[in-house]
Amino acid sequence: MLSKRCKYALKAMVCLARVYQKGHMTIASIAEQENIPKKFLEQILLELKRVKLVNSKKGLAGGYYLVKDPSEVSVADLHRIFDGPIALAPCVSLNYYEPCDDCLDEQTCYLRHQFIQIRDKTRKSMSEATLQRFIENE
Amino acid sequence: MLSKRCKYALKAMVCLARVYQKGHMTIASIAEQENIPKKFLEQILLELKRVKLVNSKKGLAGGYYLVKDPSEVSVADLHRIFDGPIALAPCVSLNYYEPCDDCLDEQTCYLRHQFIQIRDKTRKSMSEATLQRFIENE
DNA sequence: TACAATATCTATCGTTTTAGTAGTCTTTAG
DNA sequence: CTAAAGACTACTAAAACGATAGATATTGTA
Repeated sequence: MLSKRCKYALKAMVCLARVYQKGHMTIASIAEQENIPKKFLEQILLELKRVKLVNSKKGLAGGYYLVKDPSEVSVADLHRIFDGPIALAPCVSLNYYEPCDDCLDEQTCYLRHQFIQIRDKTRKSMSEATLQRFIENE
Repeated sequence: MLSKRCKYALKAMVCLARVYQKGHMTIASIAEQENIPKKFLEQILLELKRVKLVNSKKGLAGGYYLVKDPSEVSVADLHRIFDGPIALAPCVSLNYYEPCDDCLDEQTCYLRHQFIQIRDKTRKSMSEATLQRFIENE
């Protein structure tokens, strides 16, 4: 399951994708439209700004807007930012590799092979779910 | 990511799968072999017994053993037991359906379609990772 | 029959994560 | 100058996670 943070981030990103290169949206308008607590959304958008997926303009008539093309941002990206590795275990993660503390020898670990297969398929399906796709399906 | 509970459960199940219809294993021997805290594993095996994936024999020469064939238990099953829904949101879960609290109208939810596609692919890859497969890859 | 090895049950606990809320400060268009 | 916007810092309640502790029940074997 996605955390609420991640789901809210996705919804906000889809909102911004709809006005990509056409305009911007305020935190308040996204929050209201998507039924997200405003102050919580504020934090989420700040994080998205930190990782350079969005940018913002302060002051009157300010707001947030997408930096990348909607076809270049996917659920996989947001999952990694807010919910961490897509893989089932740290030792098979490409982006967040870490040895497992209970695993004595990684090379002979009998979980590895299946975990890698699941990871590859999950990565693929999450990467295919781009913001663009979400908009197309409306 | 899988929780430790779930990963430990999987390891224990694979251990039991190796001796399926040949014998049983004690909590202590699984814990030692797989580097799992014994008392924690104890709870996990009790849960697996509750859902009828394993059974046990008390007393001297007792232990745990698989109830189902190793080809009939998969990562998907264990994920559902210990880590909940495989789907990215409760509203697209087949086994744990619940409406999302931030979703105003499920029928017109623009996340649904992509989420269902991801769910189906993830379910498939996790269901294919049966205990049997883990053993074959050794 | 006693005992040792096993599983079972119930409770507790420290830490981290989650999902927020509150309040203040900064920037900027009009 | 001011109202409307984002930025920043701090805090908090509740739940989940990853265990640990201790007492009880069962059973094969000597």
